[in-house]
Amino acid sequence: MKKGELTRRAIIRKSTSIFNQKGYMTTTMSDIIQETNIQKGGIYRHFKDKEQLMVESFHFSTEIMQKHLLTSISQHKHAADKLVAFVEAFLQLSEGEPIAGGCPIFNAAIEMDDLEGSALLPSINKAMDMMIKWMAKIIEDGIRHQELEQSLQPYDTAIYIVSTLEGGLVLDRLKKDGQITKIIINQLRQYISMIAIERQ
Amino acid sequence: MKKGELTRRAIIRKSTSIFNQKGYMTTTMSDIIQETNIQKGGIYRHFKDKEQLMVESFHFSTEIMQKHLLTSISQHKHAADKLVAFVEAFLQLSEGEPIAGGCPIFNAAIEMDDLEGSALLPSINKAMDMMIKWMAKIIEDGIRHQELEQSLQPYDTAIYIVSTLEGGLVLDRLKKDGQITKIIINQLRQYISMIAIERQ
DNA sequence: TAAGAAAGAGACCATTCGGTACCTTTTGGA
DNA sequence: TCCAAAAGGTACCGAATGGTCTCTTTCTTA
Repeated sequence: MKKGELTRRAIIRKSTSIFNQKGYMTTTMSDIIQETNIQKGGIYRHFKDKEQLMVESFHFSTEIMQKHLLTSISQHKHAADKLVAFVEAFLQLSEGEPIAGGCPIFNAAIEMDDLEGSALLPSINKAMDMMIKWMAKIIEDGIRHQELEQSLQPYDTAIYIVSTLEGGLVLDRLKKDGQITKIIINQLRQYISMIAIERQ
Repeated sequence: MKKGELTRRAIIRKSTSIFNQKGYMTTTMSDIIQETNIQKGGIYRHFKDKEQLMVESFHFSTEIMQKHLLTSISQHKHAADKLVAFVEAFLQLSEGEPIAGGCPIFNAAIEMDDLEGSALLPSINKAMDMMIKWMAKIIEDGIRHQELEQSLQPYDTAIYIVSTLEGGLVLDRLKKDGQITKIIINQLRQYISMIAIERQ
């Protein structure tokens, strides 16, 4: 592989880490320079502008996310267990694994106000949609297999759970005691057990 | 009243509106100038810096909020009804009443990343805490009066509901279709009816 | 190994931001 | 009514940002 391509990937990898911890808009090109040890000329040779770097970094981080989520979910059969696994994957994420700074989709979503007009916004939207649809699919299958309450609306319920997780992230960042996430996960477990059909 | 004091209040009132719609960090002093039709010198005579203006504006907006919330809640007796009223007040808020841009506490909370080190951060924290405690109080009273499930943990449940509302706001901003808030409110109504003790 | 191409360094630039200095205008009380 | 104080306008400043330009260094391949 050519040297340039290696450098390019290194920039993306390191940028992804900073972006996800510090935020896309808050992170400056100087931050990237410091972290990568590559000067401006070197970076701008590989990326048209900061926006392109943001988009490619976000894409890179969502790929890591998806693998992480899929692995967690696929280890369970029952829909309620899948949902709990989904939810708990975020607790794990907030502890820095497999990507420092927590769920990149949630992190990016919080920034949407600052990203008006940015090419990153559609990417965030798409990633969030994908996550909601995954969850809706789990719920839908669960209803069909008599594992979840028949009256549930899959899409609405998915939105509800994702909203709770996202809001929990906001509160967790605001209050720094690190208790919020645990409370949210615990409450969501209770909620999920409420919408699950009793098993024998 | 002196002219200066009138001007000062007008600046706060108009700034509050912009801040709450556009965000505290995103809003520039130029925006304030344009909205108020008062030049820089005029504004900086009344406020030490942008931060002071942000803090006073936020305080102003939370006062409006509190009145709005108290009015909504106090119209009901049963804890479950109070909770629903609480939740629905945000739907109304997101439609621009009584303050354009939706719940100022939730809006400000989303910005916390950009406000590192700002004097606004403690204010937001305090306001959010107050809101959570209000809700926890409602739940606590509801439990005592046999209106809500005895197994509920008031503080955790309050965090859970507030998180869901906050997360719903994020998703609503991300997807602009305006459906999210309605879905969230609807789902929360169902949740609240699940934790309420049946009435005859 | 030599020469052209690729990659990178670093000085520089335009813009925008919050904020200040200083001057002019308006206000309001004796 | 007068005049000092309050209020407001405007040009300017320094810092930080994303981005460009040009020169040098390092690959890479014929």
